[in-house]
Amino acid sequence: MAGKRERIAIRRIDNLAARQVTFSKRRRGLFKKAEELSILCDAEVGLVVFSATGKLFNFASSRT
Amino acid sequence: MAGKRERIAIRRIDNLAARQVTFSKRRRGLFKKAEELSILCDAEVGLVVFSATGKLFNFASSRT
DNA sequence: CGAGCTATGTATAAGTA
DNA sequence: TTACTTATACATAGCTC
Repeated sequence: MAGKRERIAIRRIDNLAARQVTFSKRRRGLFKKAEELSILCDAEVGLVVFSATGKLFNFASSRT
Repeated sequence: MAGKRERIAIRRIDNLAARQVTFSKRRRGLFKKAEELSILCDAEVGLVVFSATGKLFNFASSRT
């Protein structure tokens, strides 16, 4: 019923809806990886993302 | 000879050598994902990482 | 430290609802 | 859209050089 994943080319996704869905999914994945890297490797990580519509998302590791 | 991968917990890797190797591998993966997100979704992304030893790595999307 | 290798874990492209 | 499902692409832990 689902799951026919194909490889995709790394270039701007034309379809707006698809692009937004992909943005949400990959953004979460990216932030998760960023946090994992900081924890696993005791590194400091700062990440800032602006969506195409200007919405801000950010992460910063902190050892206070 | 190789490939007996186990799942790992997300907490600081104690062994220094292992931590550094993981840092190198995951850092590359993270930067790759960051670039892909910026391209695929037309987003602006800024990423800065300091290794535990203070080495800097950074990426910034640019539509200039 | 970096460069393969490979088994596995994980992320995610498409579909469905 | 927003969530959930699932097949599959991709990332990567553990080794070996």
